[in-house]
Amino acid sequence: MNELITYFNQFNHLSENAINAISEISKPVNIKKNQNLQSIGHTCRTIYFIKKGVARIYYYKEDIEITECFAFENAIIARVESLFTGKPSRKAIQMIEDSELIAISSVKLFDLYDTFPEIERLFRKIFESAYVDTVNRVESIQFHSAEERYNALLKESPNVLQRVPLKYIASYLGITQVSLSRIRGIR
Amino acid sequence: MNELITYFNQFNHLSENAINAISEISKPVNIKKNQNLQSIGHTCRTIYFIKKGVARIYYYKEDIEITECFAFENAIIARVESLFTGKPSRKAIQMIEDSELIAISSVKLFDLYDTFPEIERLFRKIFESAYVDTVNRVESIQFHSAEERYNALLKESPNVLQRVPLKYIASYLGITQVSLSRIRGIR
DNA sequence: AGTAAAATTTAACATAAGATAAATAATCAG
DNA sequence: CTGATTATTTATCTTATGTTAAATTTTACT
Repeated sequence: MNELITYFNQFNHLSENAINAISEISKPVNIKKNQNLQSIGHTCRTIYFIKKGVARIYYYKEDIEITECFAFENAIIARVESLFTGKPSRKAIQMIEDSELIAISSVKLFDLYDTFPEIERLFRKIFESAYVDTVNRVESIQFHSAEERYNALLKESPNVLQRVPLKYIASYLGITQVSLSRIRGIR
Repeated sequence: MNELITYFNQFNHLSENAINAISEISKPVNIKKNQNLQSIGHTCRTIYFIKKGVARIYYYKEDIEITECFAFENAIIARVESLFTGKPSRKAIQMIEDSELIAISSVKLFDLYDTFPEIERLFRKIFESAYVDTVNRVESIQFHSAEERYNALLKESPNVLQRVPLKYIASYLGITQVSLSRIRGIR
């Protein structure tokens, strides 16, 4: 749990009681490379913290697979459009490497919000931050060329190339594998 | 304040005390057509509720003006990437019609969170919902053609064409005015 | 190690959208 | 109401990215 507590402290400091309460609704999960952590069609009821490994959220548009985002160590991952609406998700979460995660039951977590306003505050801040990232992503996708986006991704996550197949990166950037290969070929 | 309370109740019911506390930090604002409500370079410290009118958030990419989003009646608008980070915003908010708004001081609002967990919860839910909208917007921009996005916008906000100049709609869709005109010309 | 499968690149051609400029239509100020 | 300004459309040409297919490289499995 240490990594998780360090992660939490970036957003909001928790009392020992609050930490214990979260510990009780969390459990370790290990997943092999390429396995799905959560599958399409199920409602998201778990928030994951990545201790080790790389995750991606993906979905299908007319049988073409599209990667929505990646997440690396010391980050949280969840399909928020399902988590916050209670509707089944059209998306899946897959681990790209052998991974170690901490699974936090979102149902139990949301119950804790009543007893621990500090926990509600913590997750409010975590998701506010994720919201800001998503607003910035809109800007990035909408108004930068594919090449600019590729370079921005490399700058932001320099090791993404070593850890993530290019086919996933291509759809994350909103282009085809062929286009990405062409962009990479230029230099 | 009635419209605002109705809006709040969609997310979280508030006690009378909480409503009064929010009333005290809110004030009406009237803005003429085409005036900026908030300008580029300032840190966002106000959350607006639109009673009447249409707003857009816009910014510049290399002296080309880009519309990030629109907001209509009975919605909240704020430059969240500044609101949640405390950094100056590169974006402005402009009212596209003569408008009536309620301005809520975000600094005072965030102070209220300590006294009224129900207010913190309310805004947590409001911004979670906005976050989900933004996640869906990423999907819309990234994996639908300009024409699909135009049709989706019309379906979602059928009166947008009557109220918003096409040049704003074009950059919102991530295309040029010329392209939009071409798409519209097809039918 | 050797083979099959998967990932990536390359090539050739097609298409959607960008850029620029000019024409037309709509709006606004006096 | 009229001229000036702004918004929108149309036209032409250019370019980035898509599509399909094949070639090559890498990875995974026995």
